This record gives sequence, structure tokens and C-alpha cells, in this order.
Amino acid sequence: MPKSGRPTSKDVAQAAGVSQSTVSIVLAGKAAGRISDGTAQAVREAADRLGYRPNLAARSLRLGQTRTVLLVVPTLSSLFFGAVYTGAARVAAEHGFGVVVYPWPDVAGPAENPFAAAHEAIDGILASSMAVDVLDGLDPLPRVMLDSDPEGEAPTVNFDVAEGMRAVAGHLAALGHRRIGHVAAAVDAWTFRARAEVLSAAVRDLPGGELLRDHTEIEISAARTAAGRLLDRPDRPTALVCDDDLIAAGACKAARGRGLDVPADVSVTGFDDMLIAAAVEPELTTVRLPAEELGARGMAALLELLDGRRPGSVSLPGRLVIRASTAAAPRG
Amino acid sequence: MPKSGRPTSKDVAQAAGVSQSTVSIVLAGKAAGRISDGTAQAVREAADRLGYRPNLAARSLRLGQTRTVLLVVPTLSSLFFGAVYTGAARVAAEHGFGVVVYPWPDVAGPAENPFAAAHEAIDGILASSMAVDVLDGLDPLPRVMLDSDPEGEAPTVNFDVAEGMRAVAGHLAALGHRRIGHVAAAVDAWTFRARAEVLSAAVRDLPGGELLRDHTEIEISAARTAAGRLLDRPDRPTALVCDDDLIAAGACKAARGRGLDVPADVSVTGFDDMLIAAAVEPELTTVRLPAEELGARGMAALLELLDGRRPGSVSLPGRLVIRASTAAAPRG
DNA sequence: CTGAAAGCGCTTACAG
DNA sequence: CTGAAAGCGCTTACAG
Repeated sequence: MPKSGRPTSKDVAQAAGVSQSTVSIVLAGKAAGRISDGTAQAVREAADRLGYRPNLAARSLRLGQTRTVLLVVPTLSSLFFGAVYTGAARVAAEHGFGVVVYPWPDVAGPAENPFAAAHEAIDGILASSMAVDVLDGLDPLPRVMLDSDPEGEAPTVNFDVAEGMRAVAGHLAALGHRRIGHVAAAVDAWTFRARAEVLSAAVRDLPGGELLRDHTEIEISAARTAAGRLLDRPDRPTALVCDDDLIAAGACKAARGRGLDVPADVSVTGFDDMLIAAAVEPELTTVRLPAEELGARGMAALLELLDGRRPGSVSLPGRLVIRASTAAAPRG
Repeated sequence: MPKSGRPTSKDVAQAAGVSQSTVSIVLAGKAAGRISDGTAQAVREAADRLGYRPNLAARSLRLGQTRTVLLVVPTLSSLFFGAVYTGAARVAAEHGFGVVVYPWPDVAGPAENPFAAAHEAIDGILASSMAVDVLDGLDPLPRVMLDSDPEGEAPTVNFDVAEGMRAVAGHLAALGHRRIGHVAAAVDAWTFRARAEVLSAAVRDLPGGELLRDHTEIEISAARTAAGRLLDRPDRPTALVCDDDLIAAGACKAARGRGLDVPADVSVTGFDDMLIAAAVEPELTTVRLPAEELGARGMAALLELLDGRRPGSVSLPGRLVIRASTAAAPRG
């Protein structure tokens, strides 16, 4: 009978007429061959009756581990990271782990670091799409980097963005586009640097190819402005390759605002294939990035790491999804 | 000097030549008038030098509280809940609390309940947009309900959706619309029931008003189908009121697919004013719901509750945002 | 097959 | 102004 508040294992022990150790062993599922069936049964019944749930703080303290992982993402104002969380949480749950999301530095601000936070009681870290080195010199906890520079110390799980971007370039080249605008994300992250490099190389290798580049925040109205600058040039590109579906949505608005038809006058491509790609008209040709799988594979790798093994780095294929925002280049 | 792993307050005490209690008092910021400045200084230096951070599990165990709150949301596949989290986390951080997100039952599945999860070491619960009674009979932890039926036991923080829906109806009525279709969300939640009731009443009060209603998941292609059913009726509505911006995006596609212009032939309204409302063309007339403030006010209320006070229920105004998807009803 | 004891790292009365 | 001690609730060697 608990005096007050939540029952403890001591209360269960008393109710079942056994010792605290017996309760612990039974409820941990380690009774086999150690505790008689009758006793085990009595313990479980008492626990049920009292509504006993173990105090996790005490267990963590005793065990020196929390079975909780911190997922650091740049923002939750993007469906992408919701999907990463979902994948990570699913795999974690299968192994009795919880996932705590920490949007950083978006919400917490750069001053606070993820490890000074109140929910810092964690066993490991999964960090997605962080600017280079931003996590360096912080906590030495086991860590897997998602969608990040593979040159770092920690194991990575990445998308094959190079392949994705080459597919975009190939698709546009086949449609006869030669003068291509890159509406690039003004974000210091590995994935965007990789995309820019690959696109530059692909256009360079294209006979008569010419690349114009401008930068923008990943946000519709800023993207519209940046894309507009490209479209207002005398040597107007016939295709706009955008680093994100949101940027592509802005680029479509810029085109329409200038009386240009997408895709008849300008082709536009996105990247990610999030919800918005299929919401706008015309629906976007884009590269599908399996965000949920990124989270799932990342968590699997972190669990390996926590288990003392050394996971290999993983690269997940992206896939070109051809929809209605690309068409043959207009005759120049 | 820590033997291995993380330094503890004992290590800091030894390094500073003081007792563990002194370390605890100094680092908790309670030194004033109790510990000499020199000693306090020495403790802080030693802690810095060793890179000491308190073990949260131990602190939680000792204090009987975790300074962590669980935010239960139906899904993270919606920007709305990302915004709720952001607001809640900001207020929580100001009070030294952390927020753990738990998408339920979307990710965890209905079988698992939020309190059996590994990250269950929490002081209170913030639950947003849950189906009625779904949390009843679970953990008796202090709780605030967001965007939920105000008839329940727990304090609520809600949007004034009635006012928002009346504004939509008034706007359409002023534009001359009489035959109005409601593309309603097929989701068992207070907010959607409230919207349906208010819209029904508003159209009933409109001379010559007629309401047609169909239901859909909150998802573009399903919404397109549902809106299509309404548009295919012989008594085709001249306006489609949608329970969500995503549904409105689908409704626009349905209209366009039938050669109908939005807004010349059909007006369409959304609800929420999330990203997508300004991404599609025409941009959506919709009701802006301050999701971040919902999270912030909810957390403030929960903090009050945790503090032993009884917070009042709050209703946050929505605001009609008129954009390009509504226009005068076509002459019938 | 079961129990008594120790100890994880912290904070807080209490003693001096 | 500072220290020694107790105890939060758990799990795991160890003893019997």
C-alpha cells in the first residue's frame, strides 16, 4: 500500500509478500529458472493491481543509461524532419528506446547547446543536416550524422544526392535544355554543396551547356525573388533547377508573375518530393528523398554503435520523379 | 579526478577541496549568503575545468520531478504540430523545462500508450487535437488539452474556430454565394465538429442558403475526390469551404480538372494558413490559426498547473486572411 | 528459489 | 560558512 503518490517496487514487494529483488527480477522478465511460477504470478498481479510503473530516473541512475536518444534537427518547420523523426522513432521503439527531438539552433538558438538542455539524459545523438562542424567539440556521446558531410569522424547515413542531381541534369539535357539556372539554397550544409558541385560538373560536360546560379533562403517568397533575378537576365535560362520543392514553388510563381508558362516557357525542378511537390500546379518534377528511411537507417546505425559495433556508412538512393513542371526547351 | 567517464559532483568537490554539498549549493546558484565568494569561485572553476554536468537521472530521482513535459500530437506529418511544438518548447525553455514530442497514435500506434514509452519520465502532459476521450483513464499526471473539447476535465487552450468559421461564411455571403459546399475533415475531433456546426448554422441563417457536405481525409488526393463529388452535383455549389488548407489545395485541383476556374467559377477557402496556403495558385483565402501561440499558451497553462495554480481556459482568435481563391459568385 | 545489502549521483535538512 | 549523512527507487552481485 503506497503511502502517497506512485507505488514503488517496495510497495509491490510488500503487497506480494516478497522482496524488492524478486519484484525487480520478475518484472524485468528474468524470472525463468530463478523464481517459482507462483511467486512470479503473485508479483505480476500485485504490480497490476497497484498500477505500478517503474521510476525511470531511478533505473537510469542505477543502470547508467537512459535508453533515450537525442535527434538534433535544424527545424521542425519542414515536413522533412518530421519524417526523419518518424523513421527514427519507429526503429527506436522496436528496441525499447525513446527519441527526443531537439530543433537546433532554430528554436533553442545558437547560444544554448543541445546538451545543456533539460532533456539531456541521453545515450546517444542522431544529428541531421547540420552545418559543418557545428557539433564539434560538444559532448563526446556516441553519434551518427544524417545527411551530413561524410568526411567527419562520426558514421553517416546520407542520400546519394550526386546521383539525384545527375538525374535531374540528364532529364533536362534530354529535353534540350542548355542554359540552366540553379536556384540554390543559401544554407551551409553538405548536401547543398554536393548538389552545386554535381550540377556544375554536369552542365560543364554538356555541349553548349551554361549554368547561371543564384541563392535563396528555403522559403517561397525569397525563392520567388531569387528565381526572378535569373528570369530577368537577358540570357534567360530555359530551366530552373531548385534545391528544394519550396524553392521550386517560388520559382513557378516568379515565372507566372512574368507571364511565362511552366513548363512551356521554363522548366522547373524541385528536390525532396515533400507534400508541396504534389500540391502545386503544375505538379513538380523532383527528386524523391526517402526521409523516413534516413531516420530509420540512422537509428539502426546508432543502435549498433551503442552496442559496441562500428556501423558502416550508408548512402540511400534518391529517385527522379517526373511530373508536369518540365518539358522540352522552347526553341531559342 | 574522475576514474572513468563523466565527472560527478564528488569529483568536483575533491578538485575544489570542498564537500559535495558545497558543490551542489554553489552550482544550483544558492550560494548567496551561505558560501564564501572564494569557495564558490573555486567550485565553479573546478566544475568548468572538469567539464562537469550534473547527472539528470540522479537529480530527478532526488527531486521527484523531471522538469520535462510530454507533448502528445496526432502526427508530425503536418507543419501545424511542428509549430505547436516550437511555441511550447520556447516557453518551456524559459522555465528550465524540456519538451518531449510524442506523435500518437500516428507513429506509436494505438496499442502503445504515451506513458508506457521509454521517455515517460515526465512531470506533465500537453495533448493537442486528440480525438475525444482518447486520453481518459490513462496517467493522472497534470495535463492541459490543446485544440480539444473544452467540456473535458483538464484546462484547455483552444482556437476560436466558431468565430473563424463565421468569418468565412460571412465573407462568402457578402460575395453573393448561397449554395455552399463543405469539404469536411473526416477526423473525430472537437475542432471539426465545431466548424461543421457553425457553418451549418450560418448557412441556415442565410436567406436562400443551402449547404452540401462531404467528408475526406486531410490529404490532397482524397480531398480532390471528395470535392469532385460536390462539384459533379447538378446543384453545384459556387463555393467550397474546406476544413484545412491541404483539403483546399485538393479542391482547387478538382475544380481545375473539371475546367472550372478558381475563383471565377468556384470560390475555395482553406483553414489554418499553413505554408501551403501561400504556395499554391491562386493563393488561398483561409483562416489563420496561431499554432505557435497555441503551444506557448498551453505550456504556460501547464506550468501554472504544475505550480499548484488552476489556469483558466483560453481561446485564441483566428483571423480571416483574404487572398485570391475567393471572388463574387458567378451569376446563376 | 529467495532475500539483504550496496550503490548509482544528486540535494537537502541538520549539525557544528 | 561548511561538512557528514540520509535517502530518492532501482538493479545486481552475493549469500544462503
